[in-house]
Amino acid sequence: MNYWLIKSEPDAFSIDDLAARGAAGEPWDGVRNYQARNFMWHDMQIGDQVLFYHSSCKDVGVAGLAEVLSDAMPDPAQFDPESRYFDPKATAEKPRWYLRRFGFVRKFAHVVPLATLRAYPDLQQMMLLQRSRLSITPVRPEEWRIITELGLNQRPD
DNA sequence: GCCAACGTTGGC
DNA sequence: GCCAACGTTGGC
Repeated sequence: MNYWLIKSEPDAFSIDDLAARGAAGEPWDGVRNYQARNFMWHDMQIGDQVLFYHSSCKDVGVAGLAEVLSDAMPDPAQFDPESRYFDPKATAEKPRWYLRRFGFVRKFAHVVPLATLRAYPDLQQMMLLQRSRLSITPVRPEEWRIITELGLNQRPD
């Protein structure tokens, strides 16, 4: 079992949107970075646990928890000329981009802010903090423990 | 909206 | 295969 962090702009797709998908989850299309793709394609496994991160928004940080629901499959958007994720170099025989389905687990009462992560000595090695533009990054067990503890122990308003 | 970081593209 | 130009991401 592995731990991961995935980023999403909540204006486009938030933790609430993921919750609304229910048990079917959401196909995570549009990943167009090779390193992120390789994590998702080769290294994830069904059942892996995921931190859901909100980027490019008012409350930047970890918004809740998700999980890997499916095996990897070719991202259909790469074949669709109408899609912003269309890739003319991808073919059905040799797809370039893959996706998996992610499912909702829970939402934190409050986002655990990026600034909080940055302030924790034990989180300094997080790949998120070192490779800030990568949309999918692995998370170490100790990092998972710290962040979920922060998220789950918050008081609701 | 600005701008730094950084991944990708393409000419040579 | 190098590297400059370019485009995108994402925090602030």
